[in-house]
Amino acid sequence: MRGTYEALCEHGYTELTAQDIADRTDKSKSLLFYHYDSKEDLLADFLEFLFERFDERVAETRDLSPVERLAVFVDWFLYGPEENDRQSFHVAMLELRTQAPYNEAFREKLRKGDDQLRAVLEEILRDGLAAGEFSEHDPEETAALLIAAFDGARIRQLTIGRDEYLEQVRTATATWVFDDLLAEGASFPADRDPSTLPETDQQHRLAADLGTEGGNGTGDPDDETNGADADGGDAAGDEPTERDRE
Amino acid sequence: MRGTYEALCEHGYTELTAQDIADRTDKSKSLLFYHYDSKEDLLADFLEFLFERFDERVAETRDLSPVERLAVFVDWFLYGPEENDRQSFHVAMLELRTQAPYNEAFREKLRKGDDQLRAVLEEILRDGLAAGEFSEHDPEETAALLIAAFDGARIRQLTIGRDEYLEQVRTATATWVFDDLLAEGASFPADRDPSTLPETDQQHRLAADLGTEGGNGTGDPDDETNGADADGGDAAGDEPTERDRE
DNA sequence: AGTCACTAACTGACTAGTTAGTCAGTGCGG
DNA sequence: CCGCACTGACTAACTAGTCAGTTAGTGACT
Repeated sequence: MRGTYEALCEHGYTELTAQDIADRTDKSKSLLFYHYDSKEDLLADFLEFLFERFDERVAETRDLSPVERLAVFVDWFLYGPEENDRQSFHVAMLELRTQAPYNEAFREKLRKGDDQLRAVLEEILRDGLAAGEFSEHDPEETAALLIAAFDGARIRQLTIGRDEYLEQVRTATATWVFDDLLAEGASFPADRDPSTLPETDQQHRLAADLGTEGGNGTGDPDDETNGADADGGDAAGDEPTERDRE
Repeated sequence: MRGTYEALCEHGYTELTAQDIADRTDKSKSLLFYHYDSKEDLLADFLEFLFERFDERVAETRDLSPVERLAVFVDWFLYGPEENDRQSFHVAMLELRTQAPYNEAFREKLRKGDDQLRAVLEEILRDGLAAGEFSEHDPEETAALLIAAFDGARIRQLTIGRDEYLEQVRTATATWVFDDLLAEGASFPADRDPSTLPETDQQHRLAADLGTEGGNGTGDPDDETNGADADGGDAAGDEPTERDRE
């Protein structure tokens, strides 16, 4: 799994060979086919693995207010282009997503991820409504809009290299959606500054930056270099904390 | 070019072989490599070809009011899932787009397409501002938001097969953006009904449905079965009217 | 303790299938 | 007879998946 993650980052999805994955492991390529019927099978299981971690990850922000959680959500989606590991992983995930129309297993997993992602955002919106923090609206449609807009911005940034999409869409949603959503003239917290994020999330971010390396030359052999966010835009996940199976 | 288009629709991008393209032609595969240095070269030229047609296509709506043009734009982007040929083509284009991070030529063409697309939408918005039809806003940011949202909705619909994204995002943008944008309480025209579209566009739509067939068994050999929209979400284009080169 | 039987994890070497790109040569219009 | 469009047959490279066989762990029986 960790090997799969690293191999994806390095080679992307279409250029990914079974050998590449095996190379990132101390095991052989044959073993992969001993455990899985095909390469696609393995990748489908990788998706499963990714999304399993999603919910616990979200739970960490449980104690925040709806507005704050919304801000974290936005920030998590629209992270800056400077996070290189995440970027190459997301490009690979994007490649994988585009294979979903041809692959029922992928489609099913991604649908599951989509459910999770939408559930999270809708819950934030509903909580906000209930708490009177947000003005009246349809959470389902609003969630769809936000996810589509953020996903679209990310995709265009990654594919054509137009970084400005991220900030423009961030600002535009703040103007058109959040300013109206927040009833009492409150403007939306521009959470870019990591220091406003809850501590657990900061740790995750930090870890995310190290993620791919999986233990640099210098470090304590014990440190948990995990947590690189793994989201195809259909939902997210972390990647291996300890060496999970093979 | 037409062969490339049809082959893309049928096989998608990753499964597309040079032979597939040649098969859609009365020429041989070798000829492709006589004209182009590589398959990617050919595809890059295909993108160029696509985007060349974009501007003329847009020009057809020149005489409409900004509000109407905006409605046409939305409709054009968020066409329904029943248009099968367009769908498979867009899936292929999406696959192609995800290769852009690895391919400078693709990236450059797609950037050009992005420029065109944004220019069109920004012009609509600016015209609307000037005509007093739209309330004050930043056309650049708004354009970015709309394109990202529509593109994202389309992508999620295509990849995970969730058709509802299209309508939800359509409704949500109407609620959050268009209702505010249209100063005088006017609600946004729900243009789903093709009969409200200008005639030229209708013709195009119709043609689009035939697009892939390229002359069914019955038809006049002379009829122009062209016009299937070709947009990777980075901009759009038609596809061959007459057999263009090779 | 020894050894036999059984199984699951694991491997290196191999194959079969695929495909981008090449090349030597053909036909033809001017 | 030149040069251009064009072709069929070929190859070189790559890779998913297979397979025959090795190793290591576990338990059971004597």
